[in-house]
Amino acid sequence: MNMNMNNQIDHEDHMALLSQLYPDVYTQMVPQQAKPRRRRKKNKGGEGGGCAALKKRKLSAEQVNQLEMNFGNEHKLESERKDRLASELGLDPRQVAVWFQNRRARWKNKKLEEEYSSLKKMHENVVVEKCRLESEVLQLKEQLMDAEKEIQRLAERVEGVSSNSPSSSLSMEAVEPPFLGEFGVVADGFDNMFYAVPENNYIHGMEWVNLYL
Amino acid sequence: MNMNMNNQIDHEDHMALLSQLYPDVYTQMVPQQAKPRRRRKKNKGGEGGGCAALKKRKLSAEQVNQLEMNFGNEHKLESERKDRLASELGLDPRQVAVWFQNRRARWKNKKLEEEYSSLKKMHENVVVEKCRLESEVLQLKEQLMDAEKEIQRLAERVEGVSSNSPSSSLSMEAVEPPFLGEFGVVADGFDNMFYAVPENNYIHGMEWVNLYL
DNA sequence: GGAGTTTTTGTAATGACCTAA
DNA sequence: ATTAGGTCATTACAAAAACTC
Repeated sequence: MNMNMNNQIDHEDHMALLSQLYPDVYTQMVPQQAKPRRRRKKNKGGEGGGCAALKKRKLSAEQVNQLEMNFGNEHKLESERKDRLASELGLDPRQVAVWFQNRRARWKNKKLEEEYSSLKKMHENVVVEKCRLESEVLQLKEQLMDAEKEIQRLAERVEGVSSNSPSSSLSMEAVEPPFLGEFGVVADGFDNMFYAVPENNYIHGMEWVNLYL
Repeated sequence: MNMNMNNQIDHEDHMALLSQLYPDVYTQMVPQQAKPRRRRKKNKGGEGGGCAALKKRKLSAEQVNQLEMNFGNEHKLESERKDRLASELGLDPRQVAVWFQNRRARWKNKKLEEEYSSLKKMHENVVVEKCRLESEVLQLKEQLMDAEKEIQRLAERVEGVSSNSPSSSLSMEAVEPPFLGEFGVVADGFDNMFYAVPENNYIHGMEWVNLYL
């Protein structure tokens, strides 16, 4: 985008200079007429049909500006506008049409690139988030582990003193299976290339807590 | 993509023969030529002055095949190969060079597109992972909460029975407070490319456990 | 360190094909 | 059915950037 602008400017400068030195080499000259093109007919040899055509490289900066302006308003080009522009800029309507076609193509490419880099940024951010969450999970699990140990310790103490508690060891069963289960599936979805991190199985949770409640 | 194939085939059909010989001369011989351009020395043909140069539109299918073949082997084109190819295919070395230039450009675009969609897939996967982790964190926090409650309960019991334990209520301090705060910032900053994950600071863990040990 | 190349980037133009009025 | 206008893919050129010797 910036490049674009720079180029534009560069061109202008450049052309300004060059046109002084070599007048009318770069700005279109070519009396655009000799184009007896019958819009896609069997024009095979048509090439040979006269056609010592033109080459006229490069439109002038002014012409490009006008075109760019119009393109900004609307990427499509109705015949109306096309003809108007053509006569305003002293170009063949055909050229205007071509310019718009090419401009649309360029625009498409640029857009793709923009979307790419934006997606990349997003992705990077999400990856960072993911890492953060992973370590958070690890941390929480540790804490949970410690808590379990502590509970066990306390439970033993209580047991020893109050002499009751029918069950204190059968706590590790399935806790919240329906939950992650679904997500796990989604994650596997399509041969999830990267980041197909399993690292679960810890779905047992802490229902043992319920035993005490 | 598919269109591509079709076009290729079509081309083979009718372009095979007449690809070379028409004297396409629509490269201007525009009035002004004066091209005191440095660096354009090998103006073979008559490009510089007269310009009855023939530029053939469309290469034959065979020519394209050969070129494509060579491109597959190596995207770069040394003069060596260029000249060889040119004479093999009956083309101007210049054309071969141009063809390679354009081919490289096309290849680059295609590659960009591929990378885009691949990145997109990756991103989707990571997002799913992130969701999973988020719910896991939620779950773990809940469990932790429950565990703490349970510990508190047991602690009280032990306290009541064994008549000791000076502190039993100051266990609910920050479980993971410093954590999210900092990361929120990180997530927004896009500079911190990959993995600027601190993922520490949580070393405080569950020191409260020690109170009971 | 600059002349001479080659590669990349940006434009212009053409042909084939598709679609809708 | 014709045809104007659009998209795609190509061919080609020129200027700038990037190498090379």
